[in-house]
Amino acid sequence: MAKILIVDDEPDIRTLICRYAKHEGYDTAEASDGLEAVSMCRNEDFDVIIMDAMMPELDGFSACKKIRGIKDIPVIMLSARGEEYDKLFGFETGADDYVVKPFSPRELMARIKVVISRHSRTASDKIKVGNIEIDTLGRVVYIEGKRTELTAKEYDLLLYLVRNMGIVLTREQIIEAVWGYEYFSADRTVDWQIKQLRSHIGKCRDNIVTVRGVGYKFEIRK
Amino acid sequence: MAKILIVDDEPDIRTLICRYAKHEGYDTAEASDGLEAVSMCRNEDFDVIIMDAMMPELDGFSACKKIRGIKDIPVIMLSARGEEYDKLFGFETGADDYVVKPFSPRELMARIKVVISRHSRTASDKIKVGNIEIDTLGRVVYIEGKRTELTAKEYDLLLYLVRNMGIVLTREQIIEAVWGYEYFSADRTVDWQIKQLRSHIGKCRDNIVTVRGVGYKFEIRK
DNA sequence: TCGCTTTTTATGATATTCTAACATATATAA
DNA sequence: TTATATATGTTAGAATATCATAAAAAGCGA
Repeated sequence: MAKILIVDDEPDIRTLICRYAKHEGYDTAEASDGLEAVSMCRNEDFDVIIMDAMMPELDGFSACKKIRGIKDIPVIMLSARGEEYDKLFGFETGADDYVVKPFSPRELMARIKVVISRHSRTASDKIKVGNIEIDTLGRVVYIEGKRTELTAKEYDLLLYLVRNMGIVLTREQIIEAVWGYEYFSADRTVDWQIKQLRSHIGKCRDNIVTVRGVGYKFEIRK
Repeated sequence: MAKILIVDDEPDIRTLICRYAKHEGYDTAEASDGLEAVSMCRNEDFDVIIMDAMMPELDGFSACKKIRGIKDIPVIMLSARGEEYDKLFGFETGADDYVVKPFSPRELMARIKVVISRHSRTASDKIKVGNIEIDTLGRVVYIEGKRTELTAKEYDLLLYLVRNMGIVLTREQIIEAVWGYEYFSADRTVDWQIKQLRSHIGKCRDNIVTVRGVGYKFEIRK
């Protein structure tokens, strides 16, 4: 079932929305300001975010932008009547819809439904880690925003590493997952592909870490 | 430029919207009730319809339904606050969006922009991508505006690729979708049809991308 | 049957992957 | 620290897989 993140500094509003959302069968999570929302998005996937425009710490617009940079989650803005419309629903901010306060919960619920269904139709599977972006449907890789051509094996290898980010993978595991056959121990094949892959992903080559005596892993260092 | 039909029984409102819409560069047409709107839609194409919910002769909801039966034109409903939300933006009526009266003209203009762009991406019987236009009802293809004759298989193949734009399709998937039977692996059939199709779509041949080791995909590069 | 589309088969061109040899880096123990 | 063993990186050419095209064979409707 779809999961909704509700971001508002007023606990009453959060509770109200939460109750309705749960009644509609959604999972809910709450955040009381933009910063918290952003950090939650890093760790968790939501199907839609309900975000108040005016909040302490980090306002809704800035939070929306930041989240857009991390993941492709649709955002519905809540705002007081009178806000500049362009800003609210503007294309720069990237909000998908907005609802004016005071709102009717039923209206909000209907908007949620629409936004989720719209998004699920158009979203292509994209993975974004660090400066790497992978469109798994189109098999296209962007390094620092620039489209990068990879061969089939390079792509498969990168995807496997990225999907197991932070986990050390032995050559055996890699061969089995990417090549689909058994590993002969004196084989330089994986090493060679790793080198090849590194040479094609520019600066991101450092994200592929050699773990001596074990294998390789994909890692984003902060 | 996009053409908008404004349907409201109050001339003042029509004039107001008209003025703003023209200022934004849209062509406008007016109707004072639902019946008139429906008959206008029979004779003319609009990119979006702004429709008041409450009107004499034929109310906005019914008019919306009728028009949906004739053509696929998106509708933005105007309504007094307090209307049942479900009815307004409900999935039965088929309205694409709604705006509550009294509305800010700027808000309405922004909604128009969004609805038009959304619709142009999803419109049904005519598909337009890059320099290719496919009329799925007449099975006619236009390349750079010029009618192009394709054989049945070529057409089916093109349509399948275009409908899955940006997605890499394996030969297996293509065979199953376009030919409708199981895939024999040593077959160059798909390759051959791709070549054939490419040879008939002129410049657009580049939009059909070979993904070595995987399959083919249709792609518009920017 | 004729003329067309579609499928199959064959072939050459090209891109990718593998192999093996060697170079370099890192760890360990003397 | 230095020598040694071991692991990893690099390179270039061979082997292989994949693709585009052509040509032949088969289907199919008029």
